[in-house]
Amino acid sequence: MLLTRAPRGTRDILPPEAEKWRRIEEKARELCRLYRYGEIRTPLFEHTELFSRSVGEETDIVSKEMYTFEDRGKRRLTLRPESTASVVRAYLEHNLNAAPQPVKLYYIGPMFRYDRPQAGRYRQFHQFGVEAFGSQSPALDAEIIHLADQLYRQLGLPDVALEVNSVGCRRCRPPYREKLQGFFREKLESLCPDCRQRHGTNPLRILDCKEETCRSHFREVPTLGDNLCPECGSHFAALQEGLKNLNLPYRVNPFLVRGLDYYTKTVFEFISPRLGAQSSLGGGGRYDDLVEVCGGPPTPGSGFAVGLERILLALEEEGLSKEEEAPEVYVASIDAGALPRVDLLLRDLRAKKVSCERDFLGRSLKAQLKQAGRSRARLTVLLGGDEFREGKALLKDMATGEQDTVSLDSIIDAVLDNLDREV
RNA sequence: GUGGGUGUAGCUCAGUCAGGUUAGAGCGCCAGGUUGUGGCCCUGGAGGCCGUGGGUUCAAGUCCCAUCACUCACCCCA
Repeated sequence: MLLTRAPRGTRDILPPEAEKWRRIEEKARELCRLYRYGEIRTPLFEHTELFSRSVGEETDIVSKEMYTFEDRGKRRLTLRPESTASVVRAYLEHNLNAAPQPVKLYYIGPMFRYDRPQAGRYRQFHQFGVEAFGSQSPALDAEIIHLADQLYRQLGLPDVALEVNSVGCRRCRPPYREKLQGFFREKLESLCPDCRQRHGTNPLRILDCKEETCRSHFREVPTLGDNLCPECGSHFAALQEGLKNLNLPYRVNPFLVRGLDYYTKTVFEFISPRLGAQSSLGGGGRYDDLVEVCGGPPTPGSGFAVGLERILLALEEEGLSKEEEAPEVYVASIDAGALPRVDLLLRDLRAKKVSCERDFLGRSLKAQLKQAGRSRARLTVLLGGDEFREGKALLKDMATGEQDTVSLDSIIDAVLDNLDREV
């Protein structure tokens, strides 16, 4: 057991990096305020069955990636691998179906999946997501996509690409599924081992395969788009109208099939060219049957989630630097006699919302100045010596090196003045 | 779950192929370069069971085996 190492697939986020996280989270929150999504905070673990039922028994997430445990009361619990299921549960638990619809919610927080870690993939990772319940309108899907698009753009990732598709509903998908199985039945020999497996369990996934042998059939394969029922067809058409209306560039990817079972009609994904193998920055779609599956009244829903680690990764490729925030003022002592006054000055500066720092290691004046310079403080106040006995202090501008003598009575005002703050 | 790459100082890495005295560099950190002043420069210092365990050998950072971790990819996803 390595006590000095975080568990596999997890990591610490230290101050300079946490700064970048805050920026992303604040942007997400700001957008949610503008688009009128309210924050919801749900537990990090839920009853195991909530996920297996909603995400789908056959999915990779449920079949091999969940952190499941039994608590002391013999309950089967699972650390959430995604958040849509939890939000649906909360929507029902608190009777939000009685509130004016649609109910629009967002969340930010950690998720857990037992995967082999690799670039942009962790066992504890973080998602920002939104969910909207109670409307079937394709305009709502378009709004969600627009919100996501704005997040990327405003964070400085203009080259993300949007792909959309429709996976139909419980009326048109089963017949299509059979049609697809029929199409591949006589070609089983030429499919990769994985796809031969998929043919039985989840034939739609074959469309996701990257093997050339499998892809070679894709030119003639019947697509979802050609097999949607009239309702799903017009819904998909309306979504595309909505995206055009909002001037959102997109590409219809007839092979876009998402890994969670609950999606109906709209599915979409944002791809970044700068991400390596895990090129998906975020995605989502509509889930009109999910609330019912979880034991509620028939209620349509639509949502989106994005991985914060993925955004960070993409921004890093962008070459965005992370800089630790500098203090505004460093207070140095010329001799130990001034130390009590140093602490009072720090207290008073902080009361005026000025960030300031002092030495705690008994450093020499020279070393204190060195620290001040290294921390990139804008100003340094020096207390001690003859000036201190005369009720004065030295105020030094670290950029120019210029230094004034200021009376201790007016030192706060002088600092504020030099920082261009209101006195 | 499968495959490849990598583990030497806080960080980035030499040294491993041809085993052989006290294991190195740059950056970072700490101190000093005479009165009470940072950045540049100079000098000095601290800091390493060479990932861990076993084996081969007179001798292992170096060769062999195992194991753990990190990393990239597959699967899948965020």
